[in-house]
Amino acid sequence: MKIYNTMTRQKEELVPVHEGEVRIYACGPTVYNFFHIGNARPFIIFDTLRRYLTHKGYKVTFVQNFTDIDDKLIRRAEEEHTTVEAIADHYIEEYFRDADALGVMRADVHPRATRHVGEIIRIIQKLIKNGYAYEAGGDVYFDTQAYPGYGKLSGQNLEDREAGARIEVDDVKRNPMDFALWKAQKPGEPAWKSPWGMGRPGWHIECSAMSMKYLGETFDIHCGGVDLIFPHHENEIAQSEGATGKPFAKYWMHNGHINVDNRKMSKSLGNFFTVREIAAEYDLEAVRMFMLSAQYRSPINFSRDLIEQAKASLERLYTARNNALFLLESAPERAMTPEEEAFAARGREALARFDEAMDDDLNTADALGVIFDWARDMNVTLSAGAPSKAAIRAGLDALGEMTGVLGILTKKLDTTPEDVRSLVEARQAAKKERRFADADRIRGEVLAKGYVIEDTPAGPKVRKA
RNA sequence: GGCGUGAUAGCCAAGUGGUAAGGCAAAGGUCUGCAAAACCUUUAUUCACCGGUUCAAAUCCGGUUCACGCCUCCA
Repeated sequence: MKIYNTMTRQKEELVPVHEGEVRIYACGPTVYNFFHIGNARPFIIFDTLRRYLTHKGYKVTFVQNFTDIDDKLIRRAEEEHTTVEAIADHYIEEYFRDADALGVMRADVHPRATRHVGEIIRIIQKLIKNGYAYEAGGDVYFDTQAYPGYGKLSGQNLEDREAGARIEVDDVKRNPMDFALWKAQKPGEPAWKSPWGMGRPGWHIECSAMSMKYLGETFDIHCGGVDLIFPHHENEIAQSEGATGKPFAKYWMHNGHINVDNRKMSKSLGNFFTVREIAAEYDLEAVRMFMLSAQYRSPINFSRDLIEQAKASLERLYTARNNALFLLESAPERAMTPEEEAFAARGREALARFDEAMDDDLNTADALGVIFDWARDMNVTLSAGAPSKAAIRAGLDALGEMTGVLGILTKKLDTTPEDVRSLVEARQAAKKERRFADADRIRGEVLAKGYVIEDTPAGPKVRKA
């Protein structure tokens, strides 16, 4: 498949470091609060990437970290008169609740920064030894002047940026662009022992340490939001390659932002919606559908109206699946007719078209188009005559294969309760005797219980309202 | 100031040289005792604007306008 690599600014064929295997590192959340819809985009997108690569037959190792020590966590712990550890534990739990509801699979490893201080210190020591870092009063900084490759990901060079950029003046740093690898302890802050005294790791270094620990010094894909390109990912490259002398990640993938009224959704602007509050109004599967409706690199606007649209389109897919499932119950067990064979063949073609779309830098919008086309084909073909179980299964299998990769259409069919079922039977009897007023009354009763009756050639079909 | 995106119907959105996928919404129709769902039809001679290249451009080139992101914690 082809992937747009931020490093080269073009689509490149994915050639893994180890054949048949893809190792991915995704920058995870800082766990000091609930995460918002904007944060959810990379979780959903890169989860989809992982599912697709698995579908393609790769052995995928997916690592996503938790940043469980930083200024925001420290402040939060102070406010709540508790420990940083307790805040982190709590929001990691909350992360999983939301991520699960969004259909985001658990990573193979979810490393926490505070559990990797030893690895972090070792990298910093290497950097000092290699002449890329220096200590200053208990802090350790990366020397951006000393590292020749600095700026290769973001395309920024140190000279150009100084004109308009707001850069903190800091006496201890040799250069304003230098960034902290290790921060000396301030009173009351959590700290770890290090060769430079008590302190804590800087933000960027944790990702270098954890990615290389679980994926090797050179791995395949590193991903995150576009806002991480500079400085976070630029710094990760400098740290990792400065320490090992080897190339770090081969491909850099960055998702576009979620906007609200054309402005980036962010905590600092205050225009964000947490996933938790949206979950109170909508099934989060609709949010996932919304995210998949556009190519991951383009910015998308968020609004309730758009979630409604996504929900309605998802509904269409569910209807197609559920209708097929309903037909399957009473379908004859026999060999496929030539027409059905042709249908099954079209299913395989759909699968191929789906892969083609996904192969093109994860074009989920295009891939969804293939799925909708297939849903229509299923609706048309399976409602004509009496399809065999084999044909219906062929339809459902193709649909399930594609939607499974996207992580949608995951809800099981509801079973109809006994009391509703007997009402449906009573209505059938009334209909047979042409007592339509009675039939409509019973249908009303069933609706009051939260179920909708749909008459089909194969009999009455009941679904949740 | 530097670096980088984008502009496709009422809404969302694919489409990087060959004559505009798909979804939502809307309207009409078929089916139905009535519904629902489904299906069929209709809804962009046109892709921000102006030039250019080409037999051929939404797609390539130049310019203009507008919008957005990064350069500061940030997915």
